[in-house]
This record gives sequence, structure tokens and C-alpha cells, in this order.
Amino acid sequence: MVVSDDVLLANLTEPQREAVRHVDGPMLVLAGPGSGKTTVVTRRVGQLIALGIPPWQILALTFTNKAAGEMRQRIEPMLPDGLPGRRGLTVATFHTFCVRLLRRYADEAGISPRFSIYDQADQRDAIKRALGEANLSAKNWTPASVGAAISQAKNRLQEADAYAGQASDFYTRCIGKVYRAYEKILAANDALDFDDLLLRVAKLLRAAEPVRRELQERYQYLLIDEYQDTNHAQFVIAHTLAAAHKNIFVVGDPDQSIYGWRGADITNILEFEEHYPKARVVPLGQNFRSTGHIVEAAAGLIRHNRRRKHKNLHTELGPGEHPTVARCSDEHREATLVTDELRRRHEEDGFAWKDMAVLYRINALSRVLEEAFRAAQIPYIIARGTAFYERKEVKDALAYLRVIANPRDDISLRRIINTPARGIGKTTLDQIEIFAIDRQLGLREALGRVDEVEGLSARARTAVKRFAKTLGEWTAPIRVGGGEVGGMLGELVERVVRESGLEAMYQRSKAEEDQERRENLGELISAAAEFVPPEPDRAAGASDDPPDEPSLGAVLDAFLESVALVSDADLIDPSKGVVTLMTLHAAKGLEFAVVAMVGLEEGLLPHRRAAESDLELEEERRLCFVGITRAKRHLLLTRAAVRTHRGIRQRTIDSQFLKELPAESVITCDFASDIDELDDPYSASDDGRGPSGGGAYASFPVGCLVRHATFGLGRVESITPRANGASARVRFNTVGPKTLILAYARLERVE
DNA sequence: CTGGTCATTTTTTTT
DNA sequence: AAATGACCAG
Repeated sequence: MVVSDDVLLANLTEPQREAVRHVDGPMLVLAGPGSGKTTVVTRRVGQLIALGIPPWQILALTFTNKAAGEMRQRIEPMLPDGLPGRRGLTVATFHTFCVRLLRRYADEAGISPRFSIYDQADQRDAIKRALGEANLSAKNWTPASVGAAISQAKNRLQEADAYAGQASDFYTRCIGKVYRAYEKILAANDALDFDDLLLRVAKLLRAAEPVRRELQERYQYLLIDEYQDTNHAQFVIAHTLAAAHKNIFVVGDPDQSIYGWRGADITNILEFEEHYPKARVVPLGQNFRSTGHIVEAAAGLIRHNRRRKHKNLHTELGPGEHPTVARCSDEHREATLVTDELRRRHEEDGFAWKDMAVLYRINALSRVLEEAFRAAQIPYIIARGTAFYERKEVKDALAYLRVIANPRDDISLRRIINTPARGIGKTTLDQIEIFAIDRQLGLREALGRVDEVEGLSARARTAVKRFAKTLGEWTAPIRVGGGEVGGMLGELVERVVRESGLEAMYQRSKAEEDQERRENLGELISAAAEFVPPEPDRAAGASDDPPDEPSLGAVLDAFLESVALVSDADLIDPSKGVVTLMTLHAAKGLEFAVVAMVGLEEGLLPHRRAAESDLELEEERRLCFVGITRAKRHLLLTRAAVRTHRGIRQRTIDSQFLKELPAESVITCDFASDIDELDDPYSASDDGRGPSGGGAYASFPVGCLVRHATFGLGRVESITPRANGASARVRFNTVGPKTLILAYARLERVE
């Protein structure tokens, strides 16, 4: 045994040890923010292996690739060298795990092993077509709302027929029709959407007994991270895998459940003890991350949720600094307040940029922040993993690749058949489609038989033939096995980008936008060239010999899969040395020394769409809780008195959550009282003059040490701009708190 | 068939 | 504000 108990149990609290030592049977770890959850999970894996359990019998499931990668990295050093099959440990996201299973057991699942994975954009296209087929106008039925309904049904494991069968009212009956049509389209395209990945596996486990037995036997030990965010499908998968041995170890925090809208079912964690009556429950309440006032603020906020299990959150890191709540006049001031604050923390307190983050409720808020960061010359990154792959040119290139990987993917084929323009317009495409439908053919097959299609111009016919030929040339070498594959994916992508004419499409123009698109295509080629396919999974008895080279097609499949399943959080790279800007959702599971949260306004946080039901409001509160608890040392909460959103400038209202923070644990300052004195909110924008307080904040930031001629040394508690000049509230060491007008007080900054 | 302009619309969060 | 979609002139 290489890793000893001493190492595995070092520096742990008693409850943490209990969790790490746990071996057989169900266990629920209720892990508050910063309670050392990841440490517990990774060390427990180390413990299991130290006890002689083969790694390939362990399955750890997470929600993001980032979390999976981190866990793998932290487990790796604990694995004894030379252990046979040490690589067999499975650490993956639920979705990735399911994709692998579905490719391996495609026959049993009744699908093609080459299925495409449709993201929400593809899903939207498919739903639009489905709406047409169900004869419903896209006017009253937006793809988004229909998609949400279908997604919810799938999360409940309710398939189209079952859904339509029990539809009672007009609305659900219509959705049922679309659902059926949508499923037909997916099946015809050999495509699965995100929800299918889970649903199909749940179904597979239920229906195919041999597969179920095989997997149950293999995965003797199950660990699930962020259990509060599992939906019903994921619950069924986990429950089924663990049915025989009940070695299910789940970690989560009901107070951090923020994916209810995506079907996450908080009762999974709240009722774990009912599902597993013999479960042991370990609460981890001690916070090793944040200082006292931050923890108090978070605890005070979350106490307002009624539907929760109370946990006693506490820290032993000392009181630390108070979180600051600041009101700014508009979103631009808000953004510069944030950059000023971060710069001060960087230059005066020595915090590295990578230890800072700015969090917001909606992505739209990142734009103004981005401008401010650029202007302030502070290095930053916006954590939006999917953004790159959502760009038109990249989506087009990927659509080509998908058509190559999966010849039946007509949604992708339709996307690129005339991009760039090659003379196959709408009329031509319509003719071919009619031909295809009449003969029950896929679009790709129909292309190969253009000669039989009636009513086409000679011109159109040659254009189609040429395109079909090119497609064939790309596809031919894909599935032949053996041979050298290394580097070939990059070459393939490069070839496609060039021969498709995508590159040329942006070549001629020197416009900055086109140049950027060319660069993005180049970046995609590099990503493909550098792509390393994951090692094939090997279970018991597998030798450690290098496996056969996979075919280029398999590498392409893996590449497309990795692209489809990226998450926003995956982009966070602490080695980069930059400030991270991201949504509150993406921030879950992360921590930073300095955190700024912007847009604490009604309608934004809580979001207006969520303010209607108590259930949703509580989820918004949890979201706010997640944001606050990301901060280790310093927390700045801001809001703008006036904000422009979707082109409309509007006054805002304080987030109700701000009032719920315990008054004694935060410091409040207001840089926008000038706004209140104006009748016309439209003139309230920054004219660069007048009392803003922003300058005062920069020269006398809250918390800084100052000297006064008569009162001596003191600390600034808040700054308030007034009509007659900004005033500061200062707590002096000798005489206590005083309010001073900055213009007269002649304060001097110390430190 | 292509490429432009004008009108219309946006659920916030994501695997 | 931005992005999509419909429509129309070449």
C-alpha cells in the first residue's frame, strides 16, 4: 500500500474523516460552501484504492468537464504506480459518461453508434421543422417554450407517446404533437439532444438486462458530486447502477441547488435518506474558505429560504473584512467602480488577477464590464466556453464535420448545403426534399440521385453533383481502420475549411470582422490538430498494451462530442493570470480571494422571470448565496440606479436580497444620490461632472486607513455623495464614528 | 439565385 | 442593442 491513512486523513476535521473513511453502503455528505468537499471526495477515492479496490470499479460523476478534470488530477497522485488497470478509473460528467455508454451499446439502445449530438441551436431548428409538420404556427408556439416543455418531459423520462397519451388540455396536446414530430426528425437524422443522452441511458438500463447487470457489476462504487443538481433521469441512472450493492456516495448542498429550471430535482438530495434508509449522513458546516463577515452575510441571506434544511455555517478564519454594498448611478459607473476596486486590491493588497472574479446574473451584463476592463487595461477573460463554438463560421465548419461523421445528419447538411453560396438555392433544395420524402430517402442519399429529381435547371444539377462529389471525397477515408491517425484530424478539418470555400468566403474582404472569422477558423483547425482523443475505457483484465489505433472517424466522433459537451466553466484557467468574468451559474464550485457581484437589482437578481413563484424566488436567493460564498476575503456587491437593457434606459430598484443581508455584517455606500435628486432619469447619465462619489471612492476606498488633524487615525466605513460634496463615515480609534464632509475634513490617506 | 435592406423580436441561467 | 427573418431588386 503506497498511500497511507496518515496522508489520506491528514488535516481533516472529524466529520471529514468520517466521510473519507466510509467504504460500503450509501452515504450523503451535506457539504456547505467551502467545506472541503473536493478534498473529501478525492481522498475517499484514494482510500478505496488503498483498500485494494480496483480503480475500474469506481465511477465518479460530476457536472462539468472542469470538475471532472480537476478531480482526476487530484486523484492521480494518490494512485500507486504500476497498479494494473490504474487507468480504468472513470471520472466523467453525467453527459460524457452517457455518450460513451450509448456508443458502446448502440445496438441495445436501438440507435446508430454514429449519432450526432444536437445542441440547443440544432434543437431549435429541429423544433421549428416539427412545428411545421404538426401544422402549428411558430407565432404562438415559440421553439424555446416548446423546447422547454419537451426537455422537461424527457427529464421526467416521459417519451413522446406517453406524453401525448396523457395530454388532457389543448396546450399539452399540441406539445405532444410537436414532441412526436420532433422525435421523428431526430430519429431520421440519427441525432440525440442533451436530454436524450440521459433518457436513453436510463431506458437502456431499464430494458436491457445484460447491460444493466454488466454495468452494475463493474461499477461497484459510485460517487456523485453536486447531487443537489441531479434531475430525475440522472437519479434513475445512479439508482439503477447502485441497486445491487448500494455503494452510493453523494455530495451536495441543497442551498446551492441552482438548476431547477433545467429539471434538477432538489428532492433527490432532500429525500436521500428515504431512498436509502440505511444511509449515513455527514454534515460539513465549517467553512474553510471565507472570513467571518462573508459567511455571516451568506448565512443571513439563505435563512430567508423556507424550504431548506438548516445548517450551521461557521468559519474559524476570523471576522475579516465586511462585504461592501455600493450603489452606482449607472452600469458604466458600476463597471469602473469594479475595475477601480480590483486594481486597488491588486496594487495595494497584492492579490493576483487570477484570484479575482466578477459575477453577474445574465451574460448581457458582461458587455459593459468588458469595455471597462479594456479601458482600465486589466487582463480578463469571459468564461463562456460555448461562445466560440456558437459563432457562425465555426458552427458552419462543425456542420460540415458532422455531415462527414454522420451521413444522415440532414439538419447539419441543410445548414451548409449552400454556405458558402454554391448555386443550390431554396427552389432547388425544395425539389430535392420533395424527391427525398417521396422515396423515404435521407437528404444526403437524394443528393446522390439528382439526375432523377425533376424540375431542376441544368445549372442547379451540376452544382449539386459537384457538391455531392466533394462530400464523398471527404467522407471516403473516414471509416477505414488502422493506419496512422495522428494529426489527420487537423488535416481533415483544414481540408474541409479550404475546399468547402468557407475560408475563401472571408478571404477577399479585409474588414476586421472577416479577418476575425478567418482567425476563428484557423483556431478551430488548431483545436482539431491538438485534439487528443480520450483513452478507450478498459475494465477488468484488460492488458496495459497500447490499444489499436482508432479510425479517423472515431477520432472525429470524439472531437465533435467534446465540442458539444463543453461548458462555460471549462474555460476557467487559473494559470492564465487574468480576472474571470462569468455568470453566477458558471461560478458554482469555484472560489476567489476577491469577488465583485454586479447588478443586484430587482428583475435581474432575482430575475423577473423567476420572481413569480416562491420556489423560483428561493432558487434566485440560492444563486445569490452561491455568489457571495465564492469570496474568500473581499466581496463587493454593486447595483446601478439606472440601467440600459435591451436598448431601454430604466431606473432600477434594490434587490430584495440586499435588505436580507444582516445589517451588521455589511457596509453600505451610495454613489448615486445625485440620481435621486433629478426628475428626469434620462439626464441622469454620466456627464463627467458633478458629485459622483466615484472619485472619492477611489481616493478613500471603504476600509482604508485615514488620518484627521484632530481625531487622529480612523477607518473609512462608507462614502456618501451629497449635493454639497461627498461625505465619509469614519470610525476613529479614539473618538469612534464621525461623519465628515470630505471637502472640509482634509483627510489624509495612510497605508 | 444572391445579397442587400427593413422590420420584428428577444425567457436569463446550461449539459 | 443585437440578431434573426421577411422581402425585394438585381
